[in-house]
Amino acid sequence: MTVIKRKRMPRAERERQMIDIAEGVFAERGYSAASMDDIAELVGVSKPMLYEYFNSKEGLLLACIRQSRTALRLSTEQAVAGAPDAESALYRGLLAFFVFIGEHRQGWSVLRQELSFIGTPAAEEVEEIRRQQTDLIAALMSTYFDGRSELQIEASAEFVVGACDRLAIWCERHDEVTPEDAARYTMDVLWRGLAPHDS
Amino acid sequence: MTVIKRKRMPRAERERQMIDIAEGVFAERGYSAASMDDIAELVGVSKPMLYEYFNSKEGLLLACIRQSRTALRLSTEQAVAGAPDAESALYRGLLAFFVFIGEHRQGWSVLRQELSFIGTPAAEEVEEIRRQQTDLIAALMSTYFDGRSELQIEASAEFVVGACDRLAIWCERHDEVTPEDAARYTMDVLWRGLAPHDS
DNA sequence: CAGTTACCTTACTTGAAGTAGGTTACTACC
DNA sequence: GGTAGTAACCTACTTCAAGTAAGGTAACTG
Repeated sequence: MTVIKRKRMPRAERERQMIDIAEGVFAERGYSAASMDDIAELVGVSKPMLYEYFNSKEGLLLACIRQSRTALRLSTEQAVAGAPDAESALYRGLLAFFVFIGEHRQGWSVLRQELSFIGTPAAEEVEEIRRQQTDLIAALMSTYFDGRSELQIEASAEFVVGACDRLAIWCERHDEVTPEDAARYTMDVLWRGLAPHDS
Repeated sequence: MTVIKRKRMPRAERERQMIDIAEGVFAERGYSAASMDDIAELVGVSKPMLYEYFNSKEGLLLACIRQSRTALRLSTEQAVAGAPDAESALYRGLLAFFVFIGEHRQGWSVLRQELSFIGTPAAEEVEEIRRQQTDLIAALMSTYFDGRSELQIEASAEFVVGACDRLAIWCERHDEVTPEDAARYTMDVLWRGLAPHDS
């Protein structure tokens, strides 16, 4: 039999294998709870190999993230290419994004927000903050807007919270933007989409 | 002189002091790079005291987060209370949020997204993903929309990315929502705010 | 089939989280 | 004012995971 049973593998192949397994372990246990010994054992190789190829635990994580990053970029760029107008470009891009995260749940969860805290009390606590803000907004909306479904209101609230979160970080890079600017600015972008449409 | 030079402090006071210092250390060095020994030394107390009061490193982080959380809730609830209509309620809430993060930069950075990875290559990498998406959207917008400023476009792009990020997590809790639903849904909320307003 | 390279290992060091058990200063009551 | 009790505090340890030094072995190459 010519069963190629070699334990020794070429570097590139071993690297791919390591990244795949690491991605799974990071996603499942969270970054800090995942140990290099465990990953090494799952790969079927000893720990120094991981360090040989990725230098550090974070280097390994980095490789996992880069893989997802590249895949996401390819998906969305392709989707958007050749769209006839702004609206359809936006739609295609959004669709590609949501399709991607649907197909790469594991990989995505490695890099979605909490990172090292998935499943830990601290992560729950941070999430609780967003939930509190979301609830507040949802309550406001169901007070003021009658004709909308629960789901619609809920999603809109998530939407606002996410957008604000992000814009907050953006503001840190733009010192010239005051809180008033930020609030007014958010309104400009947001309101026409959220306001009653029959006016 | 009646300089009360007591090193011993009542528990409540010491706890507050510990939280304040821990918040600073976590924000500056990042969660995982911060050591309990260092925090203890800065407080002027030995490590077991931290464990006596907060049980674990994460417990201490939790206390920091809870403090910010409560402050944020109070601010926004107060701001929104008694608003005459939806638009002004939204505006007041947004303003309160942005004012808050302006005033609590340190505390906010403890809980804003990366958490344990602030300043590390992995955090940069994750941020790079968002930047890549933001750039893509901004490029689209400056192609299709003529009359808007760079800043306006940039902020709108950040906005979209943040909203999508958040909505993606929301989708994980709602299995009945397909990618198509998500994309269409995002469009519904978003488009009227982003579309040319003179139509 | 000998030499070289590249894959791989065992066995260590280092550093930080968390703990066991003892000590000191404030307080309340005689 | 002394003394018992307790709340605040400490030193010195264990444990566990990241990262490393130094060397072994399979596979290719002339």
